[in-house]
Amino acid sequence: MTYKYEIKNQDSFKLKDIFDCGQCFRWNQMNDDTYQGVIFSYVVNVTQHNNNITFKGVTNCKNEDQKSFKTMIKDYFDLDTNYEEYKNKLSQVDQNMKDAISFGSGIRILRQDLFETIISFIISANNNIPRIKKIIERMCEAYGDEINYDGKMYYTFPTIEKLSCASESDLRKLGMGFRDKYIFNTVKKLQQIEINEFKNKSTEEISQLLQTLDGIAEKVSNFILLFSSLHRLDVFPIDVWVRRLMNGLYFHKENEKDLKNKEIMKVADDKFGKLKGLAQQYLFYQIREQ
DNA sequence: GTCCAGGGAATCA
DNA sequence: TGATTCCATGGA
Repeated sequence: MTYKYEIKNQDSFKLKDIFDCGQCFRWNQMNDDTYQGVIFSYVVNVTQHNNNITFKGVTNCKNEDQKSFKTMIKDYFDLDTNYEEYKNKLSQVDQNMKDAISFGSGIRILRQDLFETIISFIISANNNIPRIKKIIERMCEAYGDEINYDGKMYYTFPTIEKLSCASESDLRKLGMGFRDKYIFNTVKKLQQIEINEFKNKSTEEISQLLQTLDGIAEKVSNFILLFSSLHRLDVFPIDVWVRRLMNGLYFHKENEKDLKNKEIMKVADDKFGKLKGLAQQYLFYQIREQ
């Protein structure tokens, strides 16, 4: 099925910025103006020509229709949100932020599946993005459902039930390394928790709940809060890159180890306020690409 | 061979 | 509470 969407300002939707800014792991560039990925039970192909964006989807699910596809796409890509307002507000903070926004002007924070985000960012621990993507693809191939798109096989992200069939050793074989038991223990625990009820809770409450799961501490919990359907734009995940760039921009400490997360968090909150998660993403994307 | 990656848990002071 | 150390893996 196909959904065509006309964006008001084409500068607030750019495929490369959205998919290569580090928030997601299952989208890949096909050619200059096409990206392809798997979300929920769909293989989705996205192309953009100026203001016109076309989403093509194929699913293995029977009772899916055009309307539910459209609803899913609008939600996933956060299409009802005006990012120009966000960018205008953040641009007033300082020249650093203005430059970062100018560089990654087409970024949108996706509302990704909560379970997928939890598992993906546990795998991200002390890892690099290309390798994280490979591990996730192998996991999907082993435990997801097949979807045939243009004669090629794609795989959905595993359900909790499917992934619970994997032993620690099975997970180790996918290349997860020491993270195998984190995934194993967390999947087992998630079978007993209703994570869909998280969305009604406060950010602080969800953060505490997430951190009871194996492999999740403050950093990963913030990634999940920001990049999943929980969509909390006011958290500020501090990874090695963000720490590095925040020191370079605002602290200039000779030894980066002397910089405490609390100090970074305070500056981020003072400067970027409720949009600090989005601000973090503009900054991260800029430093990674340059 | 060494260093590093969108860190967390265990251990020890 | 705060600092160290270990944890697999693969690419540079």
